[in-house]
Amino acid sequence: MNDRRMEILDAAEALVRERGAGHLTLDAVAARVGYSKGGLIHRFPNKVALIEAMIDRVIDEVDSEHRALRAETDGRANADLLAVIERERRMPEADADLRRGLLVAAAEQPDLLARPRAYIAERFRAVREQADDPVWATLLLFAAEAPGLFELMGLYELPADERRALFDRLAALAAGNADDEEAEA
Amino acid sequence: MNDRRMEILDAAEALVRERGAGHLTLDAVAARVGYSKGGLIHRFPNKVALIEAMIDRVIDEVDSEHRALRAETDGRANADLLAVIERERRMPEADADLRRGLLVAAAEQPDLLARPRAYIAERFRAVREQADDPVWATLLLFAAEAPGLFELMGLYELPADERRALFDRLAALAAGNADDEEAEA
DNA sequence: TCGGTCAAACCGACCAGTCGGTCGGAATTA
DNA sequence: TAATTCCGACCGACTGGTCGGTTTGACCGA
Repeated sequence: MNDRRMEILDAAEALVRERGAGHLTLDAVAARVGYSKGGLIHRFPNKVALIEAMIDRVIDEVDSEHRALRAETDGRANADLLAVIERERRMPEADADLRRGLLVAAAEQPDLLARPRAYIAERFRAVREQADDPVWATLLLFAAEAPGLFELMGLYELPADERRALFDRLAALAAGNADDEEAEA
Repeated sequence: MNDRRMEILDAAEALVRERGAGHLTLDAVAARVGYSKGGLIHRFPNKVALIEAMIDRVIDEVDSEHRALRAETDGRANADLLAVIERERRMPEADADLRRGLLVAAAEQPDLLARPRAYIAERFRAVREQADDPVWATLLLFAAEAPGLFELMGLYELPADERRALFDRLAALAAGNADDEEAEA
């Protein structure tokens, strides 16, 4: 039952990863998972439902990663920001392929972005709420998110060493002293 | 001659803006510009050529905006970074719609992203090269780019006042003191 | 001024392929 | 035996691209 659905989602993810969102067709998914199209439709009534399920699964995974990291930073100042930075630092490129595909697929059906949008808004809200200096926290948050976004769109990839240096700096800034970095300003 | 091509590009842009990249079909463009499909193909041999031309035009426009701002910051430290920040601060949302559409269209044909990718890489390289502290400059650069990227993907929109506050801070940090903000670290 | 010529510009019916979704029925399971 | 699961041929809509033909207008010789 749910196993079957998971198999289908696995196949769909693999397709998006390997061939891009444009090749995510019901026939291709069915062929890959060893189903017929009819069988596929039996589990997901239509393509939108399939994409929704894929997005839900990705978000659930991201969320659980975040919670795990968040548990480690609990109690410290800017706990959420630190967790976000750490998660972005570790994000494997393979995931970027998948997420890009999903976003491309979702871009045609903007309502599919509702869940990711809500998730991101909530995350950002929490970061700002925790911060002594919300503007500074937002700045660090955005700086931490940007590399992943650029990779997501296939527009830019920071060299590995500079990437590391950037996240080291971000982590230090977010950890040590949340609101006096630009005291000279 | 070129006027006609521009008319066609205008129509294609309007379509992407209003209805999304998924509705960018040759028939739709032809109908909008008052051409037949044959006449359209006479100007752009195929759809990829059309999208390429659209991307080229957008990049040219972005580049000229950047050059104009860059002229104002010339001579100052981190001149390119300051210009980027200022351009991002002013970017109208209308442009985001178009660029998102183009990116979605291009995502299916990754080679179409070659020009934007090269342009971005060059811009970032310049910013880092100018900086006394490249990591810090990269951090500010990414923080400045992220809001536009989130809008581009339709994933998040910073409230106007916080957006303003963020860019004010960014401009101040990039201008005043390029490498001692985190002296305490 | 006028008729003719030719290339560029443009037309639109048509083709071939793709894709989401349907449906009647077969197989499997409880 | 009844319900669930699955099959796969088929349909209809859409789209990128083709192609034979028509229109337009600049140029030319008489």
